[in-house]
Amino acid sequence: MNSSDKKLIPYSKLLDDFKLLLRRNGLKFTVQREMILDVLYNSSEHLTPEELYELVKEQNPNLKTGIATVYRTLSLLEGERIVSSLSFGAQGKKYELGAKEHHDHMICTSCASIIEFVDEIIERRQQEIAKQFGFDMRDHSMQIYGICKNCKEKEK
Amino acid sequence: MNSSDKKLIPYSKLLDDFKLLLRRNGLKFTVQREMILDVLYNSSEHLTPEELYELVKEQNPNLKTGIATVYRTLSLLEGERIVSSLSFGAQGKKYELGAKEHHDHMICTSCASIIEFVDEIIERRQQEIAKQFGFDMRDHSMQIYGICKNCKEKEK
DNA sequence: GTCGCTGCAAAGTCTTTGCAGAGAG
DNA sequence: CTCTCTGCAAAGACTTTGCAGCGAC
Repeated sequence: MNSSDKKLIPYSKLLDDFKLLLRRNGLKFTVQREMILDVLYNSSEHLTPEELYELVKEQNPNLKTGIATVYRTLSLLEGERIVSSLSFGAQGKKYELGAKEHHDHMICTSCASIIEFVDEIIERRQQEIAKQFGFDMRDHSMQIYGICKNCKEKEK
Repeated sequence: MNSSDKKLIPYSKLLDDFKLLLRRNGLKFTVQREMILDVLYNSSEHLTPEELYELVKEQNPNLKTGIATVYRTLSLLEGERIVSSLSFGAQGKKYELGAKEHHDHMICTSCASIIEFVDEIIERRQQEIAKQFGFDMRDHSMQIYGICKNCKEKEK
């Protein structure tokens, strides 16, 4: 599993942050919410709500879980910037924990696979452009859309 | 309308290419297909299928047009690389002609103003990165979020 | 004339919502 | 106890598909 090489914070810290956030907003800490956070933390992939739902059920077969709760929790987490979402090709979104190192995305519009990358030249250039416009850059996102190697080969 | 300053090829050329392509594939050139291409050509925006459908109806109220045809035509055009699609936030896709100049966005989170820009260094670098991964880049989008010059000055 | 195209409506997907009971605080 | 959450099923939003008639070639 190569999921651990992207972790910036330990799970316990993430969990504490989440609990604090819930308390501050008069929301409740439930098993379902913990499971969803857990699965997100332990996955190196970008997950669709459906995939996340399956993983949660798999990891805890005793707990009844509805997909509606997954959607509701993702919505909550995204609003709090704990996860971020990407839209890809056909339909739907994929989610990932925001607590990872910054990276950009290359998205295959054919198979919806996602390649993460960071490029220093681009990162630096963005800063320069922002500066040029007197713009105070706080964040950015970049997606490259196209056809990945695998799909290109399949097409032939 | 500032849509015209982005055109890379004249409409007549685009239309001829489209007709040729149809003929080559044993497909037919219909009024609906022409209308859709026309609206796409004359819009500087990324359009949702729904928006495109509305514009087509508006521009040609006499012609009966179904949204299914819009979807089918977009699918065809995308398959032939004449239009490209982008998935945005919420849901659904937006389409635009591939024959336009590309630009990125700098978005002020304070006043929501948008600055468009193109940077050759970044554009080139993206191509290189895609190539590195054996990825066939079709499109990309980049957003820089932050505080624009005006808002920064106001804050003081 | 043939065979692809179109509009319509029905059927699919994916996501959200209403509700009554369960459970966290 | 109170008030939020949850699962379920129903409702929505967005796309695709089947079909019979229409129209490009």
